Parts: sequence; structure tokens; C-alpha cells
Amino acid sequence: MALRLFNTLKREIEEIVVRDPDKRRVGMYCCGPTVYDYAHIGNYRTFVFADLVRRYLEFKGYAVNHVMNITDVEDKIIARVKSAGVTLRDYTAKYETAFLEDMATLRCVRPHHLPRATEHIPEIIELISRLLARGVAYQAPDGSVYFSIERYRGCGCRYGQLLNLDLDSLRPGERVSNDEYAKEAVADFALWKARVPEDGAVTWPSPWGEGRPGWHVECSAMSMKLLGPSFDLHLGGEDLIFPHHEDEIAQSEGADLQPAGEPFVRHWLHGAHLLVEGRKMSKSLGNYFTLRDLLAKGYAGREIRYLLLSAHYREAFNFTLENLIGARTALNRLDDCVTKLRELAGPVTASPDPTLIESIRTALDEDLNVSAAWAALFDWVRELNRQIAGQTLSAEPAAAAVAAWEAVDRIFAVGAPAGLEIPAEITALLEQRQAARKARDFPKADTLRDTLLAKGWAIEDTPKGPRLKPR
RNA sequence: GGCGGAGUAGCCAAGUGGUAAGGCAGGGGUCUGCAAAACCCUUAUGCGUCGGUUCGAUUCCGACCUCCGCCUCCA
Repeated sequence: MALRLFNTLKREIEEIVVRDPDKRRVGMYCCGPTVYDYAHIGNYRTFVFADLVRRYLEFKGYAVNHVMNITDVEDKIIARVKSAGVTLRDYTAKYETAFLEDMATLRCVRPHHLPRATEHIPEIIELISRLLARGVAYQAPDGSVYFSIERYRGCGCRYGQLLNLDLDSLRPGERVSNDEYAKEAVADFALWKARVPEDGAVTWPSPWGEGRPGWHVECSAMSMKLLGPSFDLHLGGEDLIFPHHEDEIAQSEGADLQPAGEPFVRHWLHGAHLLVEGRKMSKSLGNYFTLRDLLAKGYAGREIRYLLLSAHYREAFNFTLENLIGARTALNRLDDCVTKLRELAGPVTASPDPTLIESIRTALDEDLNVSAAWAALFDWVRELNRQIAGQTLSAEPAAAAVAAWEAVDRIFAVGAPAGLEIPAEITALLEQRQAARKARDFPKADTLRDTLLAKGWAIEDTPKGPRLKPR
């Protein structure tokens, strides 16, 4: 069965058809973080979405080449480097490392390539040179190099592929830096920014003088270098549709490196933003969370991941602390079921029960309908719990269920780690409680249960004796 | 103003031209020494509002209300 995803380019859900003649290899680029500070939970929604796409493609048998850029030169970074009095690399390294740690916490598979903009200045200069040679870029009196939308369109290229855009209505906004007054047209964007005094040591030589790359051009240069001038999937947050991705298309197709008739990117995927407690995240509202803020409140990476994956990627999602607690409870339900299945299966192994896998596949094939997938999963949990409670489940189907779950969890990556160690101290307390129960000293037994709970372990008494689980 | 998206139970969130998945929370029960976990029952005659089409609309069409995003470096 084929995977269908919404393509921003066509504004409709369509089957993913990859360029590889063998239909196995997929090139996938996702716009990564600007490493000027700790990333917030909204940023991570996009990256977890990208991780879901990658994992699902791999589940379907594709060999994914996953690229995510690290934007390590940009206005905010430069400003902070200056005020912190450190080098650019020292400054960005801290947040890049934090980002990679956060991604691991959220169980995102590390991309195959994490190119840094500052390490691709030659490729960027080469691309800009080509755009100048083709006549779609120009150097302005201020020394900066700009991309000309008008000249680009003059070549028969289309600007505004990702959205309906009335170019005449574009007007200089407050966010236009006043160092860009030299542009021929307001819609033109910088490829190379001539050095200004505020840049300090953040500058590189180029055929057009000292300066630094514009924002959009790094993604074009690095994606085409690592994935070729035409590739399959490009992902990012919805706010990047314009201007960033539109400009990426313009630069990349303006360079005319693609095979005849091939676009720069076949499928553009965009993740919606999230709200926190019903409002746009903002520091002044107190609803601005970095991943680290949530970890400090005691939530686990997989709980946050589950919540971020609980809603469709194209819908705005309301992230709330209440639902994060709900995510924990829901995962506990899942964990308990899988734990019981593992106990039932014991050493028995079996091939995965296809029922669960098929319903998950059906759901995700249709534009990643995660809600339908979770519904299928929890239906499956209920049915198995029913059989476990009725003692009608034998080892082999239990093992088949565990195998099915493990296959599904390679997509979702929210499962509890299997095989946890119980400290001797905890085991000793449990035995004391059992002795007290046997002696019918229930007050003592209950005190011991509370002690264990305080140490992070919950007891479940079963017909086969007590079980311990962390909580 | 332009373009785009959304309004479904206390909260989050699927879905369909034929009468509303799933998760969390709540209520009742079974089990248990008591719990926990699990299971069973239960919680929207209703899907922003008003019209229209239809045998029938939450699902199609129109208008309106509200919210959100983008409109130059923000995931």
C-alpha cells in the first residue's frame, strides 16, 4: 500500500512517488534549528513530526537519507555572540549540543547529515556565483547580493509555488532590516549580506567582499550538495512556507541544476504550530516551554513525544500540562499491557501478529492519521487486556502481540524500556510486606506499600503474587 | 486588507450523506484484606450560528460569528 501525504506544492494529499528508479532510496531534508538558544516545545513538534515521517518511511522499507541543517549564523546569533564576548563557534556549539541531547530525549533518530551553514560557505558562494552568472541575482550598491524575483520570473520560472501570492501587495514591513534598502524590489531577498560593523568577527571573504550568507541560501546549497539538485521530501514548520521555502525553490531552480522537467523538491510537507494552554507561546504569558523546562517538571521525553504525536501534524495542536499528565496515564496503560504480555510470553517467540500492524499501516498511509492509529492501538490493548484478565491468552499469541507492538513502536518510539532492574532494597521491602500480609498485619503491609510508593515503586497484587512497577 | 486553516463531550482529538473512534478526567459495578491494575456499564439526540439541497447532513452548498497562521530571516 502506498503512503499518501499532503503536498503543499499541490495543496492536496497525493501518493509519495520517489525519484529512485528502484523506489527504495528517499532523500529527505528538514529545516533544522537556529542554534541561538534552547529550542522550545513548538520547535520540537516539527522535529518529532519529521522523525515520524522518517521512521514510517523506514518501516515501509525505504532507505532514507535524512538531512537536517544547523543554522549557526544569523542575526540573533551574531547579536548574542557580540554581547557574550565569545566566538561564534563556542556560542553555537553549546546550543547545538543541547539540541542534539533534546532530540535524543525525544527519541528522534539522529539525521544522517547535520550540516552547518558556516561549514558550507564555499558551496554557498558557488551557488550565488551561479545565480549571478545566470542573471537572476545582482550585487547592490551596498555590496550585498540579492536574488531578483523579477529576473527569475523573466526566465519563465514561477515564484509563488507554495502559496497564492500577490507580489504587488508585498510591501516593506517592519521586519525588513533597514540595511536592505538597496534592493531593486521589496520581494528580493539577500543571498550574501555585505559586512556591517555589528557583525564583528562573523564574516567571510567572497568575490563580492566580506560578508555572510543570507538565510535561505544555506538550505539550497546544503540540500543540493547532500541530496542532489532534485530530491523527494522537504519538511519544515508551516511558518517556513513563505518566504523561506519559496525562496529556496527560487534559488535552487534559478540555478537550473535540476534534470529537465524535475522540480527542486517533489513533496513539500509542513507541520502546523502548537499552542500552549490555548494561547500562542510567549514568555510574557508564562506558557513558553523549552524541552528542559518540561523535564524539570518531571515529565519524561517519551511522554512529551507521545503528546506531540497525539494529533495530526497539519492541525494546530493545543499543548497543555493537563494533557501531558493524561499522556503519562495513557502510556502507563500501554506499558502495563505490554509488560503483562511479555510475562505471558516468557521465552516463547513468535512472528508479529499482523492485525495491529495492518491497522496502524492503514491509518498512517493516509496522510499520517495518528489519531486513527492510536485508536487502533488502544482497541488492541483493550482486547488483549480482556484476554489476559480472562486467562484465555497463551504464550504464543502473547509473543506474537509483543512482536507486533515492537514493530509498531519502531514507528512511534514511545514504549517503556524492557527489562528494568529492581534494586535489592526494594525487593527486600516487598518481601517484608508479603510477610506482613501473610501474618494478616495489614496496617504494617500498607505502611510498607506506602514506603515503596515513596521510593517510586507501585505494587500490584496479582493471583501469581505481587508485581512492582516504577511510577 | 490579501492568502490559508480551524470550530465535535469537562480537556485533547478522529471520522462519515444514513444517524458520533480513541485517550485523559468523572460516575456506578466486578475483582482485592484494602488498594493498584484490569474488565463491564455509564458520560455529545449532539458535531460554532442561521438558512439551503436531500428520504436523510455533523458530513454537500451559501451566509454569518469566533479563533489561529502567513503576508520578508519565526518550527
